[in-house]
Amino acid sequence: MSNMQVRTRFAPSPTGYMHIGNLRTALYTYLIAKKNNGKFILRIEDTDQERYVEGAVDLIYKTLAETGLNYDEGPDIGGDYGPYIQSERKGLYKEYAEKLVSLGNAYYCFCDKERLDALRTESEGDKGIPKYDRHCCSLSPAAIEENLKSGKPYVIRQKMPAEGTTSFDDAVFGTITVENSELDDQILLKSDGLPTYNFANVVDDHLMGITHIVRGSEYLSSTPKYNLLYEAFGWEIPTYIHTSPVMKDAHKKLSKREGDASYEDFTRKGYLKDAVINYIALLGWSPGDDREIFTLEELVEAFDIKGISKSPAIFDVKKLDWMNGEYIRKLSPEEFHEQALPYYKQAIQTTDIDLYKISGLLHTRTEKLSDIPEIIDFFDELPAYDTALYFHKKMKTDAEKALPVLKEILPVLKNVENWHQQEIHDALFALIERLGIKNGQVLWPLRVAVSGKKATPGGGIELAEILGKEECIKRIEKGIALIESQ
RNA sequence: GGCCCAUUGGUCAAGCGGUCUAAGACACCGCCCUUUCACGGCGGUAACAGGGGUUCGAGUCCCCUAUGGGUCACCA
Repeated sequence: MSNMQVRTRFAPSPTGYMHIGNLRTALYTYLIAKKNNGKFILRIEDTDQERYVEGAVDLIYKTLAETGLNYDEGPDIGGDYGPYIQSERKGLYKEYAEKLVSLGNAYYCFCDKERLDALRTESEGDKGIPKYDRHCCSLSPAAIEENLKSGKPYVIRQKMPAEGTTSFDDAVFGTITVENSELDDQILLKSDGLPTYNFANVVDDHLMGITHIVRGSEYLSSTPKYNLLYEAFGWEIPTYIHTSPVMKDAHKKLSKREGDASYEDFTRKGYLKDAVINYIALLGWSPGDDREIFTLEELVEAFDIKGISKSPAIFDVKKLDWMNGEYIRKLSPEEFHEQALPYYKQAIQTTDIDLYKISGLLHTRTEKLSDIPEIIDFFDELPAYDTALYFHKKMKTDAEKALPVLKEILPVLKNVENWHQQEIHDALFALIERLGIKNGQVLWPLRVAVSGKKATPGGGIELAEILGKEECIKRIEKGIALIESQ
C-alpha cells in the first residue's frame, strides 16, 4: 500500500455545456478522491482554440459548485500545481517534447498536410491501418538542424517501439495488451507549438501528481501510448479507471442534439440536483447491495471502484422521474412550497388562492416540478369540458344523475358559514345521508364541476376549499347549465 | 477493415465455480387503501446472446460465432 496521497482530476474541455456523462465522470472522480481522503482537482483543457466556447468555463464552475463537487485545486481557487488552465501552461510542454526527442522516444516531423493526406488516401486501399510512414524518423541530424533553422513548420511525434507489446492495467477493465505495431507515431507537439491532448494530459497529470485517472472508455485504446510516454520519462504510471458511456438507447450515446443530455436540461425541467447526482451515480455503478438513495456524503462513504460496470448504461428517464419524486417527497412542506412556487406562477395569476394549500395537495403527487403548471391550471380558470366527464362507472354516476345532485349541492354549500374543509365535508356528508346515495355520487360530480378535469390533485372537497366559496358555487352553477344545455 | 472492449428481464443492476428452481429497483399488470389522481401496502409477469469445451459441478473459467460499442486526426 502506497502512502502517497490520492489525487484525482476532472479535466473537461470548455466546449459549451455540461454533458451528463461528463458530470458522471466528474462525480466518480470526486468520489474516488474523497473516499481516499485525497484531493480533487479541476483542470481546464483548452488546447483546441477552435472549439473554445465563451462562458463554458463559468458553466463548469457553476455546475460543480451547484452539485457539491467541490474541488481542492482549480483555476479559480488556485493551488500548488497551477496554472490549472492548459493554455496557460503552453510554454511547458515543448520542453518535455524536446526531452523526449533527446531521449530517442520522439522525433521532429516536417511533413506537411498534403503529404499526410496523400498518405492516408493511399493506405485506404490497403488492409492495414492508416499510419504515419515514419518518413521524418530517419532524417539526419544535419537535415533536421537545417529545417529548424530555416523556420520550417514542424511537429514532434512519439516514436513507437517497432515490435513487442504494451500492456496496462485498468481498474475496471483489467489488463489490456496491444501490439506495438498497431500504434501510430502520434503527434505530441502541434505545429502551432501547443501540445495535443494526449501529450498535455500525460505531462499535466504527472506534474500535478495525479494518482488516479478517471475518464471515458473511448480513451482505452490510446492508453498504451500514454504508458509508453510515462515509461520514457521514467514517471510513475497512475491507476486508470475507464468508464463506459451513458447511452440514449442501445446504439446511441446521450447526445446534445436531443436536448436531454446536459445537466442544465434536467434542472430546467424541474429535476432536483440531488436526484440527478444520485441517479447518475447508479448509472454504471452499484454499491453491491440494495441501497439506492444516497446523499453525496453517503456516496463518498459507499463508493468503490470495484462497483463500476464495464458495459454501457442506458439512461432511463422513467427511473430518474421516480427518484426525483422520492427526493421531492423527502422535502419538508416548506422546502417543497418554495421549490414549487415559480411553477405555480406559470399557471396561476389569481392572487386570492392559497398556494400553500396547493402545495399540500401536490407534494406527494409531483414527480418533476415542471409538471406542476399543467396539473393546476384549472384553479385559475375552469377549462371547457365535456359532460361525459360526469360519467363514472364505479361511482355509479353520469351527467344525467349528476344534474339533480349538483342542484342539491348548491344550496347546501351556500349555507356553509366557515368555508373550511371540515365544514364543507360535514355539510356534504349530511346531504349524502339525507339523499341516501353513495359518497361518490355526490363527490364525483362536485369534483368535475369544480375542476373540469378527470384527474385532479386532491378531491372535490379539498378543491372547493381552495377555490373559495364564491368561485366554487359559480362553477357548480356552470356545471348545471352545461348539463342542461345538452 | 485492423485492433481493443463489452453482452444477466423493457431499463439500471446483484452475482465473482456449488447457498442460482438468479436478489433488489424502475417500468408494466393485479389487489388493498381511497370521492378522482397520486402516495403507501401486498402480489405478479419478465433475464444468464448462441455453440463448443474445462470441471464432480458454469451466469461465474477458456475458445469460437453473433450482436453492440470504442478507436485508428496537427479534436479533446
